[in-house]
Amino acid sequence: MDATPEAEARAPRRLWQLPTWLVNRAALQAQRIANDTGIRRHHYAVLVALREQGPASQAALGRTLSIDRSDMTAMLDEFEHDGLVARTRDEHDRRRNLVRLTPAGTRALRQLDAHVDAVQDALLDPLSTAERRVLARLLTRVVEHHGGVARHDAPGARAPGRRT
Amino acid sequence: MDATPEAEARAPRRLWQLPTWLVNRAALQAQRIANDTGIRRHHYAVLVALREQGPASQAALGRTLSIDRSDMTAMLDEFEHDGLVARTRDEHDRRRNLVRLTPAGTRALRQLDAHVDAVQDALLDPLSTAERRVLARLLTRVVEHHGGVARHDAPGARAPGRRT
DNA sequence: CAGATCTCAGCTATACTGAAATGC
DNA sequence: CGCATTTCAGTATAGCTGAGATCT
Repeated sequence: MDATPEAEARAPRRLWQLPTWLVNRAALQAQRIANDTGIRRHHYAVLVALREQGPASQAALGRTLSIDRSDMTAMLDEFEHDGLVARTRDEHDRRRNLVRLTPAGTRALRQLDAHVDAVQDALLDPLSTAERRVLARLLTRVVEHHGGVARHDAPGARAPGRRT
Repeated sequence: MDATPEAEARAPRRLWQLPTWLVNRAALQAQRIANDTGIRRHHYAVLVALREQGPASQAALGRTLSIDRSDMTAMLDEFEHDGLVARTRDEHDRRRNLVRLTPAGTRALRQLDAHVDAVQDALLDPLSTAERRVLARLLTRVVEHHGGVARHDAPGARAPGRRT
């Protein structure tokens, strides 16, 4: 009769069959785990890119990481304020800011690395090593397939984005 | 004038090795595809839950779908305004709103179903049928493993206390 | 001039918190 | 009373747009 208190605790079957729903849930859970350790995805991504690829302009960073130019400006303001990166005018092209890691940024990144590795482990806890590889491979193929979907910068790209 | 305009178009290797990054990218791409067809994840989920599980209170819907009580209120306001659901006071427990699909809501949902199926296909385009099954199975295990992580409502339900 | 870069103001969606009003 | 439900106000991250100033 009246709903038992926990009777509806499970999401509808239809949703569990939808890859888009599963992948969204998983991403949410990943983000929750990461947030609990104080990690912000964008922040980590920018620091990693600077370490691996060296100094870069803000626009290049944005293209590399699919981060909007606007968000990039705000994020680097923070980083600069905290002394993790330095922005200098690129003398070869004075429109650009050359962004580079400071020693403090490098140290902060090294600490984040360990946390990030721990988050991976927490997320994939129920999977074996082999299963993790399979999952990574499949996700990589999906992501690469849609990799060109850069809406942020590319001129001419327009979205419907309708409201009702 | 730097030799290769697209030289840095690829994200750092470290990020491609992180399941959390892959799953986030994939979720983003899924959402972009869905948004381009005018689908909102929460909206679809609520309608599906009402169809599969019948009328429910807002709180029950929220628990079922991991949607916050606050967002639920706003969403149902819209739905009610558009005539897709009806809210009536539950006479057995007058704190509750009984939410149910209207015929118009049922019709709208049927149309969404087709779009949602198309989105799944678009997202998983690069994968074979067998690979899609494997991906779904692995993601399901991950999501179920962290399933208890309902932060939103549950009074005592703290889940595997991940907090700091 | 066209086009790229950076910055700023502002928008939407999503996730989440605190608290008040009402009812059990 | 404690507790649940709904609603409202507000916060934070993320993704995104438009426009202006500056520079190639």
